Amino acid sequence: MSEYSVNATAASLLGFLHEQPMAGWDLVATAEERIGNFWSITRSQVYRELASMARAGLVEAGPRGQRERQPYAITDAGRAAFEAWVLREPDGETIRFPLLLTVMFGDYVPPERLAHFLAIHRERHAAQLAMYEARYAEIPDGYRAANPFPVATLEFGIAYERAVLAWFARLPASMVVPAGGERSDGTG
Amino acid sequence: MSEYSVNATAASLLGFLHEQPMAGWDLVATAEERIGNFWSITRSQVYRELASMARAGLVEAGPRGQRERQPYAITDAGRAAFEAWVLREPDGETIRFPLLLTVMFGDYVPPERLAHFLAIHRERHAAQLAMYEARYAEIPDGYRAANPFPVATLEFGIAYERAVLAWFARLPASMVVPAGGERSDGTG
DNA sequence: TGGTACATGTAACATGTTACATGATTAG
DNA sequence: CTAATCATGTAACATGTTACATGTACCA
Repeated sequence: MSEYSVNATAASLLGFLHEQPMAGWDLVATAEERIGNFWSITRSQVYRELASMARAGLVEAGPRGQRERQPYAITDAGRAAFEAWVLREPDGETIRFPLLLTVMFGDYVPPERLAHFLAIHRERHAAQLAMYEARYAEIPDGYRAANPFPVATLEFGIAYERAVLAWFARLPASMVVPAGGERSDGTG
Repeated sequence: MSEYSVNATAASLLGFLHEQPMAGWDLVATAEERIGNFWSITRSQVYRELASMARAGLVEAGPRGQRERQPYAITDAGRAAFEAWVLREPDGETIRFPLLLTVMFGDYVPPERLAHFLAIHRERHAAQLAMYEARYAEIPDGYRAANPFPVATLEFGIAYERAVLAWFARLPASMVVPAGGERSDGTG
């Protein structure tokens, strides 16, 4: 009995389908909400993985609902494939940080422009952190003890964003406020 | 004059080729050393991008050297393509953190096993941090002022790894030392 | 002569992104 | 009736990974 080996994206969909049958649309929303922070997926991918997993017998399409809605339910084979995946030692993470490439090649970027990029991204990370912290603050009493896992991933997001912001804050002034540059927004 | 639009990986190669002509092999090593921390590339990709950029006229192959060594030099078109890339606003980063998926689906993982995974990864991050810090400690006086950019990217690595380790440290005890679990290495 | 590090490349595959095309249902 | 939201899907392309195949040069 050779097991169909799923990738992390497909496995995550199977993970969510443990809870209830869902259509691609819901899975996209669920994934975005629950793992979007450290695992991105696109709509196209979801539909493709679902079709592929259906062919492999890991999920089963149910009857169409409202608006062509196509629900999928996990099968026993799907549960087995998910288990095989979740018990494997996870790979190391991949980070691809284009801003850091730009910084590394900073010699080729006009100072005000680099400062502009840094300002934009710092702002974005500040917003992201605020979002996480708001979510964190809304965790009800008792939820935490019963659901340590999602809480831990949220805490990772917070730790990460704080580290990024601290990094921005410690950048040499020459990088964020170019000499003689009244403007650091790169415009003009 | 339509510019050939390069991706970040190809652009990085062009960035390194500004300094001197290099062969694929050197570029792999250079990239690993200078941007490997936040941007991974594989050998295959490098050779493919080089071939593709050569076709597009962004780089030019020189005469073969020792051991079939094939050096490439950047062209004016290459410099233009690089500049166009480096002046564009960088995309947001992508993080794909398989361990966090495993944590999120922790309900499906035996506690000792999850603790084992966490221990392995914590160890790995500790080693990575030690490596960065060693590199950081070896930065000579005066280097920093003249080369703020690579220093900043190294500082990012340090900030990131510290945040990850702090996150590990704050994980609930139940996750890293499962109840009744003398062993947290997942063996046995 | 045998192992290691150097060096290039292809083929096949897996994964991820963007653009496009279509249609249903609901709210105003 | 019309705009927004819900919902699915394909096609084309871009990017990234793994496995394979080949050969050079040095050193012990």
